[in-house]
Amino acid sequence: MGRPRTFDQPAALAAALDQFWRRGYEATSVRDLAGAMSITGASLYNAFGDKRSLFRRCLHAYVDTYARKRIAELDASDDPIRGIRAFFDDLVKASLRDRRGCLLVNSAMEVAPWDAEFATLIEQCLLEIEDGFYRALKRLPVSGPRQSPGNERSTARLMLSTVMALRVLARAGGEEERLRSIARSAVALAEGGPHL
Amino acid sequence: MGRPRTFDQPAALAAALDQFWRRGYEATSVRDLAGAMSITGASLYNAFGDKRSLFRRCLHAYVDTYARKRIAELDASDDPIRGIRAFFDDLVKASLRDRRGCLLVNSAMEVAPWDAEFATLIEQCLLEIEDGFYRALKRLPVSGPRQSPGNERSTARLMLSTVMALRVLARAGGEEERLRSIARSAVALAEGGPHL
DNA sequence: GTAGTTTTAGATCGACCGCTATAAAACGCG
DNA sequence: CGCGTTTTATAGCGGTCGATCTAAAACTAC
Repeated sequence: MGRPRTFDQPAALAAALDQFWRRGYEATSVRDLAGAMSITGASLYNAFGDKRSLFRRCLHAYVDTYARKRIAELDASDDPIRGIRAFFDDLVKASLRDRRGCLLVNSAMEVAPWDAEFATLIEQCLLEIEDGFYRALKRLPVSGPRQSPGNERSTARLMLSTVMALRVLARAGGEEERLRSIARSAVALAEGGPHL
Repeated sequence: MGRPRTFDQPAALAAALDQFWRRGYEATSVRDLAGAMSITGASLYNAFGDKRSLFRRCLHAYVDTYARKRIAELDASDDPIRGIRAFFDDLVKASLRDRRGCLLVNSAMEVAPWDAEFATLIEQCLLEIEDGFYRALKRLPVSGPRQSPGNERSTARLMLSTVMALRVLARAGGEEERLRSIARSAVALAEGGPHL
């Protein structure tokens, strides 16, 4: 057994995730990462491998920490409509708090076209979110305010589309009222259809 | 008067646009640009200024050549529903033909967070597209299949959101049926609301 | 033809890129 | 204690970045 690590590995990973999230993959240099993680470049390569491997771990950490957490909350809600509303309320609030957008959407634009592995990873996670919406829509009561049955898949895709658009606009600096308006429309899609 | 230019400036600009569109701003080097434009680096700097200035001209060229053209076609259509359908049909077809996505959306993610000038330019053009949808929705007949009046602004924003999501998914390699499904839903929003 | 001006081409600048080699420092174990 | 092993810190590798310099080439005006 040799010398033990002196830095907090999970904290360093979180710092790396923060950098990739804010600046993207290419624009984040290994020196930027090492600085943000408060370690030296050699320690970085020793503990996490090369830049791409570190990014993969950050992407997985993001999916586990952020994306799947939202889906789980949606599944756990008693009233699917309230769950969907909470989902979008929280998404807008988070998008206004910091303007980094969503690492998955950011990477879908920057990394996915050039990296098949990350492309499938991102695609699968987006599908998980869509399926979360789908399950929530399926749980809606048949009577009461409800969109026409048999279209849950299309509606779920449209709701995922609004999530992605919200994230793009948030990163580009879109105004608060614009984000809130889109989120309201997304919720209205689930609530009853035309009453946008 | 000195020595005249030997290269076709509009063609060179189009080649630069192609590079920025495909690879993004940061990942496109001045040498990449010069190679694609079939000129030397010195000629590039002489004719177009620095890399950022060249990107600005490409962005303007993109807006004029691609984005505003689609809006104009939408405005020119006799039947707004048919115009909207044609808009999304063409958008999906173009997005499947090449996978570069939309330069405006790409730049909204990569450039806008770090460049206020480009951020406002992109924001304004996205607003133009939203307004195009808004005008088309306002032209819908009061009788007949139609979404509830007074919600044209929200619906227009939702349609712009689907455009952005389509472009993100297209760049990330989304499957054809997924894109077509989202486009159908966007058209259905204008057609009558709940019949997704 | 000559002077003046602009565009070419190619070399080159300092800075930064991802990554690694080297060696000192810090541990467990005998 | 010294030995083996791992992490640390630093320097540096070849390569590319955006941008510029020098000078030859190509044109107009006179």
